[in-house]
Amino acid sequence: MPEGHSIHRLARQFNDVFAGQTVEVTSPQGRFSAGAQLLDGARVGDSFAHGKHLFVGFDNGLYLNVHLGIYGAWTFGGDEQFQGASSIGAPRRVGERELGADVQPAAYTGPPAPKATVRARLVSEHGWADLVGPTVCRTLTVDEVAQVRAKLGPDPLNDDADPTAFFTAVSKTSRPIGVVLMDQKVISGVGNIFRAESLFRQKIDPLRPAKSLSAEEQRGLWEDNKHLLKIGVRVGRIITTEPQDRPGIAETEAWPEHANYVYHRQGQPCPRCGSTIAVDEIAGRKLYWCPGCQV
DNA sequence: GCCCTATGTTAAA
DNA sequence: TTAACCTAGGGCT
Repeated sequence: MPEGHSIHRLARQFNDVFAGQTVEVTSPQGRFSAGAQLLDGARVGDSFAHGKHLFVGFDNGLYLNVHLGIYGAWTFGGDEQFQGASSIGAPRRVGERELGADVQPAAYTGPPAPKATVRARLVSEHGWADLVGPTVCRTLTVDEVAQVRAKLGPDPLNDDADPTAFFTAVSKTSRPIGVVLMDQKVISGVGNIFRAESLFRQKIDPLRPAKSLSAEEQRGLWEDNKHLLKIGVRVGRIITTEPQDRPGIAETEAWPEHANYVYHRQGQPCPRCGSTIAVDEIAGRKLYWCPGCQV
């Protein structure tokens, strides 16, 4: 469920709390035991995200590569260094924030007993991280990391991303732009919410063939997804409404009914034109849009 | 308890 | 296009 912004926040969290630290790596659930053994006792290096893939470097040359899929989530705990994010990943409650406001216990005395579903656990001197429910959890060599990244489209959150690759891919296909935006080989990090919201904000019908988009529309989608993803990184939630569309409500305080224009708002009136927000299932995912604004 | 849902991806048919 | 995979919360009975 997390879209790209969550993974970039995770990379930052790993850099903040684990970089330079020697870690014990285990797999309480058992399904990552072999990989955990390869990383156990190594020192954590640089971590980064490419789209929805997280890469955590270790000083033995290996990387931990995690993709959360729909259900995956990381939970953190530890001493004062670990204050900040308590949980990043699949939201389990409406209005949940990635940034934990919870105050950690004053004295850190070690990690709690792991739940049986914990695929991977990292423990340093200062704290711990538990991973549950990932689609991907594996170790990769440097070359393998490059191979994985080569198959991914540019990530608007990465400074070295080349939007030209996105524009070219969009120009070449007659698949609906609403489907193409979800294709991680075309653009990385955009998920179901950013797709729906960016298409609404740019007033583009999701079913239009991608190749029918003008250069201006292509550019608009790239820039708006970058803009929205950056807000997501900053506040730890997906907020896509402009301030004037949620009067008096700060982006960090916006509840779901004020946070998005069309996502999960089917049957409600469009805040811009009053048309009824529509939903349909396309390529196995729910697609939300405003039939009045998006043409 | 049981059913539904979810910010995702891959493989098989 | 469908199924499979992975997990937990909420609403219901």
